[in-house]
Amino acid sequence: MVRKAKGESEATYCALLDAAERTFADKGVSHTTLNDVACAAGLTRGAIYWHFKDKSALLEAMCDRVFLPMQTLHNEITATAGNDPLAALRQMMMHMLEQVSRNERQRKVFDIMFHHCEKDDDMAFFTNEKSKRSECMSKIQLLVGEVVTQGKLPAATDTALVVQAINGYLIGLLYEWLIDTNAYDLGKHAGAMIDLFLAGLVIKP
Amino acid sequence: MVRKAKGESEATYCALLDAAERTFADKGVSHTTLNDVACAAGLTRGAIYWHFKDKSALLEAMCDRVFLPMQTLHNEITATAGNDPLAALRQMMMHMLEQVSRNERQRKVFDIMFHHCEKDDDMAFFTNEKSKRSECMSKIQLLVGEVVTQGKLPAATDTALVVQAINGYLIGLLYEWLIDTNAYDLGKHAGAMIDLFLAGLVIKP
DNA sequence: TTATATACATACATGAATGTTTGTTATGTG
DNA sequence: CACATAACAAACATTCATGTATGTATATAA
Repeated sequence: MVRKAKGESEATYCALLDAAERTFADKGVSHTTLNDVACAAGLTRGAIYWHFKDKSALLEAMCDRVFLPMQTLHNEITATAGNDPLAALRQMMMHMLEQVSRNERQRKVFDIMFHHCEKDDDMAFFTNEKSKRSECMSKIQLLVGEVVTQGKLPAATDTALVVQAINGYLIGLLYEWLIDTNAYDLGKHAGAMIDLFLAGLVIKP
Repeated sequence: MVRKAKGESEATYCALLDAAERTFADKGVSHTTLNDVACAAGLTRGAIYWHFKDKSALLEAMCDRVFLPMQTLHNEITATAGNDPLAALRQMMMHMLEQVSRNERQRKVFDIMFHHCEKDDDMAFFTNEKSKRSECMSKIQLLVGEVVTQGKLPAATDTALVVQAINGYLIGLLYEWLIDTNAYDLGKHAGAMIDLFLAGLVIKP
């Protein structure tokens, strides 16, 4: 029962990625055997080695499936920011929190990246992700700069630091929420968490 | 040349922890052999198995060496908050950022926890850490509650959410900064990053 | 001074994951 | 209707980390 029909192989490719998500999230990347993944997909290691070079390539493909679409959508938002950069900024932040909290696939992959993998040399594609990320952050910095221009932020604002703050806040919220998704309803309070940050925590005198 | 004098064994114990910090931070926890750690300390695996049950116990001891003192110091700060809970809150946040950015040991261990280990079943002590952390967060929530009482935060403030925000912000800043410690000078801008958050990002109308 | 436990080093056995090779089968193609 | 190849499965050999067992020297207690 091998040599499936035309589209069949693509289906098993996806099945392997699905199985990888489940197994990696459950046992951690380095503690999961390729046999574990294959069994979770109802296949054998032969199938994995046919579609992927090794475990690292499997992980990369699994990440690409959720990060690349997310990347393009972020680009669309920044491109269509128009005359309200602050709204675009808020929209981006909302999108991050809501996607991860509502979409199971995104949640699992983020959970794997945060808590169930190690960013080491054999994971070479992390360097690639790093450059993508810094590219994204410089786009956000442009947005923040426009907000300053509009006078909604002090003229002396260090936009680079603000970007680090925004990024850190989002990453930290997701990182912590994924440790215990029952701690609070992130999907419900995403807007509140963002406004808490954007509007400022302490009442100004 | 075995059976060192009285204090000698304690010295090798520390040397093993030091070696573990370096090796784990460099190669990742699961990709480092106990032999790697032993060699980095100029010893053999026999020394490790004498002092620790296994790799997990070694990691736990390594974490305890930096987390337990940090824990007690946080307790002291909250205990002596007095009549200015907001200042105590700020002090705690500053302490987190400054310690990790300036102290090499703290930085390495945080880096290991964030980027070079997997929180899985064999790391049983993470569950322990989790309870410690939630205990710490409820103390912070009390602080925030006092700030609300003083009228420095809106009476309708959801203190639980604010605590999640504070915690997420700190964790995210450290998580991201440790990816590239050259991105900006965290030790220098720690105060600015915290005030950015506490005082609010956007100018109120 | 001798005995014993300490603080390791060394040697060994085991299991397990990996990469590769070979085998199998159905599916399009000519 | 061969037949070459895609899409896997199954078997194999190798490496490698772990845990344990044993060896050993020395400090300390008696």
